[in-house]
Amino acid sequence: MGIYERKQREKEKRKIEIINAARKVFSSKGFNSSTMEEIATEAELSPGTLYLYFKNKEELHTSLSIEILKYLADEIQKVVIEDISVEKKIDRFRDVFIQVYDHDPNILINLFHLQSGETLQNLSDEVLQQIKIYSSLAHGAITNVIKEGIEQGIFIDEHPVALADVLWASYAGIVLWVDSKRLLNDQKDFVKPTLKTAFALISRGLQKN
Amino acid sequence: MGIYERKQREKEKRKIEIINAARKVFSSKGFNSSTMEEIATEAELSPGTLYLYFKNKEELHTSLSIEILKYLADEIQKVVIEDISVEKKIDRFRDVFIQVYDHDPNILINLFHLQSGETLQNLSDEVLQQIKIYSSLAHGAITNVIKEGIEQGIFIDEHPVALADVLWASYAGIVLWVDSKRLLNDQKDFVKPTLKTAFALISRGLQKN
Amino acid sequence: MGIYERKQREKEKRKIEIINAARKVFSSKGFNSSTMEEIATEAELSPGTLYLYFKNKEELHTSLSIEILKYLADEIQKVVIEDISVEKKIDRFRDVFIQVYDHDPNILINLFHLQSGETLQNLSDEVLQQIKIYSSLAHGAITNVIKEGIEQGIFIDEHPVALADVLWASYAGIVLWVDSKRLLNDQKDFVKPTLKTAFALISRGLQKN
Amino acid sequence: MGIYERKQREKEKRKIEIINAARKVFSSKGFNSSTMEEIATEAELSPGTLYLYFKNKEELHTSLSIEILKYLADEIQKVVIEDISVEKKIDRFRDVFIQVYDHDPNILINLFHLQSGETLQNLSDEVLQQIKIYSSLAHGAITNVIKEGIEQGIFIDEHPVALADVLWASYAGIVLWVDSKRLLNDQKDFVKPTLKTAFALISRGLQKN
DNA sequence: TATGAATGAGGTTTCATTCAT
DNA sequence: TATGAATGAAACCTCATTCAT
Repeated sequence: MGIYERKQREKEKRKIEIINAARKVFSSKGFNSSTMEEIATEAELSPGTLYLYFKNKEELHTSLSIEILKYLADEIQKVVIEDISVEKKIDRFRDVFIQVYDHDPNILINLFHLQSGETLQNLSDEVLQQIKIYSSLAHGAITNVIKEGIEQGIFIDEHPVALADVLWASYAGIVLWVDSKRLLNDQKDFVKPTLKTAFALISRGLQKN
Repeated sequence: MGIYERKQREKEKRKIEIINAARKVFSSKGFNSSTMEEIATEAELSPGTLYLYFKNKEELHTSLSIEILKYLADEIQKVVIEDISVEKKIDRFRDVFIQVYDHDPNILINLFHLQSGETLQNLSDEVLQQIKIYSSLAHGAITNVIKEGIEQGIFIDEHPVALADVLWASYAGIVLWVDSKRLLNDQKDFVKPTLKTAFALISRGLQKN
Repeated sequence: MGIYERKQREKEKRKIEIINAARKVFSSKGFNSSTMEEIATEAELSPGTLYLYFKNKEELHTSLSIEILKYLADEIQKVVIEDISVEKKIDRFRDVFIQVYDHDPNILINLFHLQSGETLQNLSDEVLQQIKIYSSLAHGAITNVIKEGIEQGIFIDEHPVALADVLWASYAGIVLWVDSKRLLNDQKDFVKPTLKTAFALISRGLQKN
Repeated sequence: MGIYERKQREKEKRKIEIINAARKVFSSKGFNSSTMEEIATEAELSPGTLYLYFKNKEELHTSLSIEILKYLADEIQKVVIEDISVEKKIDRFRDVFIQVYDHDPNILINLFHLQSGETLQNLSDEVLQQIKIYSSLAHGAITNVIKEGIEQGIFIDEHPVALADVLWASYAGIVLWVDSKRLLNDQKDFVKPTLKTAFALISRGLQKN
């Protein structure tokens, strides 16, 4: 391994340390109430250093989401190539969704927040590009499985992209909405059972007769 | 009409003017990028005046959401008492959802934003209470219809609250997510068709065999 | 009594109502933290009305002090013409001081605050004039008693104005300082005993051997 | 000198620069009429920088007072250990008081202002603590000298704390009140002669026969 | 590469005061 | 005389970002 490569690797490592610090802070306070100084302190670095690795606060925040989006896309794609029936693949999507939620609920909530509106407009092209890519990968994989089911005459013959949207949006909606229901009513976390119900419902709806 | 009544009416009118100005500004820039000064200018008032009608920026923003949430709850409750089958009622929910979306997409997006996370924590108790009330009304009405369907042996025998959550969350998710898809890909607005697909799917899933 | 006189009297009455309201508010919150609106509410009037009776907040505040200063000056002058020895008169001054403190400690504190620095510079000439007049009356009366004592060979032969200043300033200092000592240490109110000690001391100091 | 030490020293120096700038501004305009921007300009810094060294305006203002209070306490304590009679020590207190007044009349006025009422309530605990400490030191030293005098049978047998209060309060009262007399009557500054008179008086009063 | 002191624009909010009714 | 809605200046303070070291 050459010097250049070692340096690259170190840089990557440092970047991840920052992301981890940022995750903690953003998770507990939300985007606007978190300060770069807090993140720097958490990462045991100085504020200035953060800017060597991320263009600005927005982009640092976004890279959290990209990270999990990437992970989500990867896991979903693995499902596609599994050698199981399409019905089972839908079940596997549900499992992946739940597993990702378990892995870091806050960042997932972040992700869907991010993907909805206000924030999206201030991102750099590079970041936007990445979001597009991983989003498309995840979404495309789901679409393909649905297509497969339609072709096999198992799923109803609707526009597969729309069906994939429904799946994805329900996931997002449940994560966001059931989370807020918890906050509003001091209930415990019903995200996972609700996700299961949703998939049971949608899966039934997808299948002919 | 007495003087007192006239004054009350004027006051209410002024409040609505402010809300309308705020709607415009918040819709185009989001919460954080909008300033009270812009809103005041839009309403042809001075900044200080806004604070005669709303305690702070947060509360002004929130009242937009409450307004539409109230409307949504009202419309949904009307559906419940209609003299039609439960399947048709589900269809009518879809129509209400679409109609509300048509009425003001941005504020609806605001509403679901609001209901998810960060913001929720800084609201005054009074406002929070209102959100709870209208949220419960809307959600409760949906739950009741689903219960009805279960009792009639038409719908699958799952926990009706969870089923209502799925309906509601899918709505929220589609509104938020499909909106962002539009932003990401410069597509046109697919919210309505996606909502239709979602309801077709969920409705099928709800029904036995 | 003519119409004009009746009106004048009504006006005066209203003014006193406002002053009383202001006293309450200023006493409990201090000058800067009190708002004209609070005072208006307390007086069961509207903010605008206050300005019919007082040019501005400053002047309203000041008239509280003038009121007590006037009262103080009156009481002190009464002592001067009493038919008692100069030593007894000094004792009587002490009694008046204590009595005024008892009557309204907060406003007295206000008075001495007012008389010291910052505020003094923003007052209208008319108000300033009144303060000067009553201040001079009170101070002059004390000076005269001291002069009397000197002439009678009872008091030490120092500059009587300076001696009166000492008396007056000790009063002010004790009221201000012992009040703060109470705040700092959560003690109870030692103003009155300290005033007694001070007068015992000063009185002894004033008298020849 | 290591880097760390140099930095600390620079930081301390900067803090003093700010305090000096603040002294100028506060002295000429009083607390409320002075703005952080003016102070920043005076210190040739930006407003934000002030907040790196002082939590807020209040605390900046207070540190002026603490500085002089500390100095005052130090000087007074030096007197206590001098090898002179208690009568002479009282005279020395007078000298210290006059010298401190000479050193910076405005800040001394500030100090006594601060110590009286309204302001005291908004200070941070740390700052309050410091005021308490230095206040107690100064006051305690005076009390001890008086105790000494009482024990030696030289001073009258009154409660020594009360006597110390009288001394201290007279100082405060004279500084505040004679200052305002100057403002009211455009006279020249009589604080020092009045202090001398006061001490002559009080000293005589303190001593037996 | 890392630091962290300094920046300074910018936003929210308050409230004394005015003025049309 | 009384009202009270509206004003709008003004001030504090924050914090993302920069840059000399």
